[in-house]
Amino acid sequence: MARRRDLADQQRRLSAATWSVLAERGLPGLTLRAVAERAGCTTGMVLHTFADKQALLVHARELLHRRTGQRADAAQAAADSPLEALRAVLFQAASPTEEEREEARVWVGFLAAALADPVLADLHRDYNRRFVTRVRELVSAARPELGPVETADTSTSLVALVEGLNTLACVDPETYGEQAQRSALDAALAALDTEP
Amino acid sequence: MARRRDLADQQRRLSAATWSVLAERGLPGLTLRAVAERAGCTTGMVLHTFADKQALLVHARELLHRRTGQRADAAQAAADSPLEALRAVLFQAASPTEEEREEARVWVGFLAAALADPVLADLHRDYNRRFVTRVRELVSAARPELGPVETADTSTSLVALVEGLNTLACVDPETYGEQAQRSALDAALAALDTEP
DNA sequence: GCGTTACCGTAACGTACGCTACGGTATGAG
DNA sequence: CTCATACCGTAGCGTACGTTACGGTAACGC
Repeated sequence: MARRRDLADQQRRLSAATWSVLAERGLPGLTLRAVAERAGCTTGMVLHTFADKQALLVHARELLHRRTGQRADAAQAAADSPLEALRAVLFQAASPTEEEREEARVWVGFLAAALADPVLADLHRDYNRRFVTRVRELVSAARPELGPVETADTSTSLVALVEGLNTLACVDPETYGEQAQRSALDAALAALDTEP
Repeated sequence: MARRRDLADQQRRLSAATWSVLAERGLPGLTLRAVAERAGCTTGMVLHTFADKQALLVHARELLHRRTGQRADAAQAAADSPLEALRAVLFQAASPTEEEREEARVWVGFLAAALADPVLADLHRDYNRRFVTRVRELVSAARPELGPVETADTSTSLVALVEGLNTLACVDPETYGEQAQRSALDAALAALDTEP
């Protein structure tokens, strides 16, 4: 035998580098050379860790999904009531701070890549539906008196609102800053009380 | 003198080709050769009409803006009441049908390109703010009793919802079909009545 | 009808990409 | 200590990109 490597750690570091490059230079700037430079290695090492560029992309996409999922879990667990849990999950999914706005830019990059790549498109759709399901359960817990159709409609609406806030915060963080995002979400959640 | 060309027509045709390629092959597939092939000419002609690729992109971006603006004008003019005008403008800005979903994919492509291109980012932000202004005026006309802050907040929220519906319809038109979009917008507009 | 000239297609340039083949190197086993 | 081998850096392959230079071609003034 000879020297052994920590494959999982390499994958994590390379995915993080992918993410970083994607946030900084956008989708056109995402090259294997740029990722390697950011990770402090060479393209040879990158392609020994991942079979090809798409495998790297897919892994980075899954990393992003796990990251957002864990943050959502934490926000959900820290809340006192179902309604507050819903509010917390939605708010952290939007992009209030610069750190999350970076994530949002990465998200947009993957979204654009998914338009031309069926594999990434499947992942994106899958993750989105999982988020809708999570929100639906939170809505159901917060407002159990709602019927199933109303619950589903409310959930897709809330997810769409969060998605839009993310997207808009990417290009116009001045108009769509933390304050604007909070009041948008608060208004949507307030409507949950008065609507029926 | 020698043969004269219709510069404006060429620009229009090339922009349409740009748009078409962008919708079909996504941002990575948007090459000068692909645009030229779609437009039925050569790259030489493309670069005689536009100085470089970015000029072509900028012109196509402006074309898209004019297109959506005109459609919004038409929807607004055809409505009977201010509230219906607001509803019509928002609904057509979302992506109910396949034709508009193609536009939404182009939109996402430009959005991703804007993350790496300051010129396109400026355009995108500018156009977005113009749309927010349009919606704000419609909200003000539909609900004149609202204060300026509430009007502004409502407008940014509605725009974010539309933007989110567009984005999500790109990758998951099954979940975010015409029906889901309509009920999401109707719910948001119904909240306009009951909220204050 | 003829020359001039604006126009556009052709071809190729340099560059950067994804990817691969190979050789050097460090590290664990004996 | 030594050898074998898993690992990764180096170099370069083929390809496709944006861009440019130039020559052929078609149309307008006279």
